[in-house]
Amino acid sequence: MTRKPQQARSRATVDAIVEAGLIVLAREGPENVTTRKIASVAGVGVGSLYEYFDNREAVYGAMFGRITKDAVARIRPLIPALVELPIRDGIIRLLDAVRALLEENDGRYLYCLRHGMNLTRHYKLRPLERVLNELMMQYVLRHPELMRATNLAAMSYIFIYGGTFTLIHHLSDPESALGFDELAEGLADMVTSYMEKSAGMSL
Amino acid sequence: MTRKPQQARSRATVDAIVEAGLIVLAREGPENVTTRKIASVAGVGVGSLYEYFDNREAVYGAMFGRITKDAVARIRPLIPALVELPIRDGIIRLLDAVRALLEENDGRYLYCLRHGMNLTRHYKLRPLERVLNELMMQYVLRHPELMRATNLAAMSYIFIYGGTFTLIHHLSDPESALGFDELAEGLADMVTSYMEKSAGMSL
DNA sequence: CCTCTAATCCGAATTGAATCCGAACAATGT
DNA sequence: ACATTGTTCGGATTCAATTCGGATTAGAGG
Repeated sequence: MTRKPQQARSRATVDAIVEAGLIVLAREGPENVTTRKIASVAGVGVGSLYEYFDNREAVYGAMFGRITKDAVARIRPLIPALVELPIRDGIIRLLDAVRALLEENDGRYLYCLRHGMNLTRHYKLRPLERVLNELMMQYVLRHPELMRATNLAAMSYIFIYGGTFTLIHHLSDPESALGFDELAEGLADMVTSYMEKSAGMSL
Repeated sequence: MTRKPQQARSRATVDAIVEAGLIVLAREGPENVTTRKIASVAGVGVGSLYEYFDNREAVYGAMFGRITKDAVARIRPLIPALVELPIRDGIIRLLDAVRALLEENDGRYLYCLRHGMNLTRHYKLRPLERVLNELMMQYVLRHPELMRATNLAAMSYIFIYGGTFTLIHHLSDPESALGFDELAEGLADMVTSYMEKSAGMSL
């Protein structure tokens, strides 16, 4: 960002630009996203866009930042309920919630992730990583018998990144022979069996 | 591809262009990849490039097609040895092989995947999906007690996509607190515990 | 209410890359 | 040797990202 917004007006402009970016990307497809279109949908001039973003890439970055921010906002309130559930049910509940978010607005977020996210921007997933780690910590706090599970760090890494991409990929893949529920149950079962085994089948 | 190469000469040209694309992307970074540079490194004129590719995106597609083709070529010969190993060791061996491929040539493939792959191009992973499925099939053929594992389809889907992205992400993430070996063992343990559980601990 | 200043907004002009085109060139068959 | 078909080339064109300098607006101080 070339300039940091200081007044309410400009903060609204920045928001409108990010929102417009998501709309244009979802509506016109990745090859047809131009800064002019984004600015026009946002109801501002091109120049204004460049007041707040170094370049088009920066707008993309902000767009994905917005998506993960929304995802975190959606997940965090679920934590108290999730920690009360058996692992398997908790994971399925979580996956359903994320799926719902991705499919809102005609799948706008899913489409944007599918077409605009590349591995360069993965660091944008850090907030998601944090909230999922928080969930996991709360969970083992509530279920101390799981403490014995070794390798919690690797597990959470795998679940967060593997899970996220598997989910996005699957939801974007119309030809997949696998139903969403099967996938969700598969993920849940895999984690569950690992946890139960590490914890000595005490669950 | 605007035109399909028919003679050996033109097939060489196409190959040179794809190769040049990988080189330029790895050497100059994604924002500095131009069709002119690719053509120049390939030793052909820009126009020639457009004889065989509709546009720059198509060259990218071919580049990633090449990467997965190489990966498949690397994995397939390992299958006979892998099916003789315990699951855990087989997976770790497999992950090590893929890692080695990704890190060859100063990490050219890894860099290209990190910066150029987006979820739109995921269908390029189909050949990889196939060879990994083949491995899994051979494995259960060799170890019939695993037949009882339910949900093999979901498992393989999760392992293939989740595993692939987790691997690429992790290798590209210099700040990760997790070592590669821990990650590989985590993946292996997760799959192993799932399989053993489904098979009734008979392994 | 009226200035004054900094913040914000704008869009025509610039720049540079992707793509197209038609002429030149090579290979192959007759 | 000629014709035909496939291949290569680089200049001309198009189109979008970015810049720039001036116009507009918000909001503090008088």
